[in-house]
Parts: sequence; C-alpha cells; structure tokens
Amino acid sequence: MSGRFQIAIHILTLLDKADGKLLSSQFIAGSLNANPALVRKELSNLNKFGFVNSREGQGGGYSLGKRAADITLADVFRTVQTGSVLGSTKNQPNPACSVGKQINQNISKFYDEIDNVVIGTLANTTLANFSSRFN
Amino acid sequence: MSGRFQIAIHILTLLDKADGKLLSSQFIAGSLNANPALVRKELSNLNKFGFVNSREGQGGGYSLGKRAADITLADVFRTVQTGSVLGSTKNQPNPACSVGKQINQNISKFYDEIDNVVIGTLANTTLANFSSRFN
DNA sequence: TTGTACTGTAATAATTTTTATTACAGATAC
DNA sequence: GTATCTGTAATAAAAATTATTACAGTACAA
Repeated sequence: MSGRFQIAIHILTLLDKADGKLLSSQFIAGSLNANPALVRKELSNLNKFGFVNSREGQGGGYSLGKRAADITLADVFRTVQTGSVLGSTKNQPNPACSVGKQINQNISKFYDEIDNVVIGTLANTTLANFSSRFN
Repeated sequence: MSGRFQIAIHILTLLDKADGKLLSSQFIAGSLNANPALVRKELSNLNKFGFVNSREGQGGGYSLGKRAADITLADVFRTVQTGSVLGSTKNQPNPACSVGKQINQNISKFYDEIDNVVIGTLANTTLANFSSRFN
C-alpha cells in the first residue's frame, strides 16, 4: 500500500490541533514535507467523505468536518483503501489447474476476513484519541 | 503491498497437494501463470525459512519442508513481510512542526499494533486448513 | 473592480516498486 | 557427457506512487 493513510491521518491531526482555524494546503504540505497539490488531492478526498470542510478564496483553507471524537481511524482508512491490506490479488492463475482455478476466490475470501479484522481494530481508535498522543 | 503473499500461499498449497512429490519451478509457474525465475526466487525465500525443501539436478524440484498443519499463514506472512500492512511510513515530515516531529513515532507504534493483530489472526489458520478449502 | 490568496483538478513527469526476462553456473540423474 | 533441474544475478519492462506544473474558479480586501 501507499503512504496515503499516513498522510490522511497527519492532515486530520493537524486540523484537529488547529481547533477550527483554517489551514491552507500549503501550510499542511509544509508539515508533511510533501507537495501542496498532492495534499489538496487528499483533502479533496477527505472532503468527499465529509471529514473535512474547505473554503475557497483568500483566507480560505481547511477544517475538520466532524468532531475528532466522531471520526475513527477505520473511517479514515476507508477513504484511502483500495485493495486488501495483505496485497494485490490480481494474479491470473491457470484455470486448468485445480489450485489455480480456485485460489483467487479462496484468497479473496480470506483477505476480506483479515481486512475486516483490521477495520474492526481501527474502529477502536478515534482521531481525538490519536491526536491526544501529541504534545 | 505486492502480490508476494498470495504467491507464497499458492506455492505452498500446490506443494501440500503434491503430497511429497517434487514439483518443478516451471510446473508451479504454470499454475501461477508467472515467471519460473520469480517463482524460484520466492521458493528460495521460503526455503530459507524452512518451509520448503529443494533438490537440484534432473528430476529435482520442491516439496514442503514441514507438515502443512505446522505452518500457519502468519509464518508465511513473515517470510514476505517488508513493512506494515497499513502502508509505507517513510515520509520525512517537518521536524519544526510539533505534529510533524512526532507523527512517525506515533504512526509506527500504531501500525505495529495493527500488524500484530493481523499476525495474530493469520496464526489461526494453518496451511493444512487453507489447503483443505480446495476440491 | 482589480489584485491577491486561496481551492479544485487535470495533465504530465519523475521516481520507486514490482514483475518479467535472460543468462548462466552448479548439481544430479540417466 | 548430456539433459534437466535449482540458484542467483543482472537487466529490462511495466505498474504504481509521488511530484510538479499549470490554470480555472472563488472569495476577500483594498
């Protein structure tokens, strides 16, 4: 997987600490040491899920869209999740082989179970909780 | 993450089904629909961990190095694991920012916890169990 | 109403990671 | 000795990720 989850968490932690004050993508990118356009893209995605508010124009920027106590890391994870945490499952095994024929189905089902365990665990931590670990 | 875990599981399932009979990397690659050299590389890695035996020369090939009931998917996962299941943590945030300064440490610790949950769950399934799901 | 400082988003390029390919030395059976 | 394997390295191709650039749209403020 990419580093998107970490970026999303970082962004949301900053916004929580900002306590309602708007932060610009440039400021956030400065903390992340990443590209403002990339950060805006992630912010745009978080906005789509309602975890972030944005205001355009001069003096604009971003703020949390929900209370930090009402955002779990499972929620955040879902915004960036693409495949399974155990890896890609896009092999195209040989259907003439009895194992090859069934492996994708068996792996998929198994991977889904693991993903659910991960999400269940992530749901135990809120943004407020995570954020409180910073001085 | 890459597709290595799936490949490793696929290989081991084939070897379990082969029931001691040696399989060549070419045969395995045929089932995986992947490259023999890549498969040998993964087999070589599994061998390093003792989960696979190999025999060189004509008529050679690979077999399981332990009983399928004694190999858990957590064991297999460890052979291919590089970073956390939640993604790479190689950002270099701004140390001048109070969040940036501490985020890597906090994320690392948190990611480790999740990885442990995953590994704990994977430990509940043995290769024998997984393999039995195939007709 | 014009300039300035933002977001939103697309297009493209650079980088990194993953996978494939090729090659060949070494081992073993026949 | 020759054919058939493994072991491994070097290299190339492909895919995914991240960075960069650009610019239209929006809002504020002088």
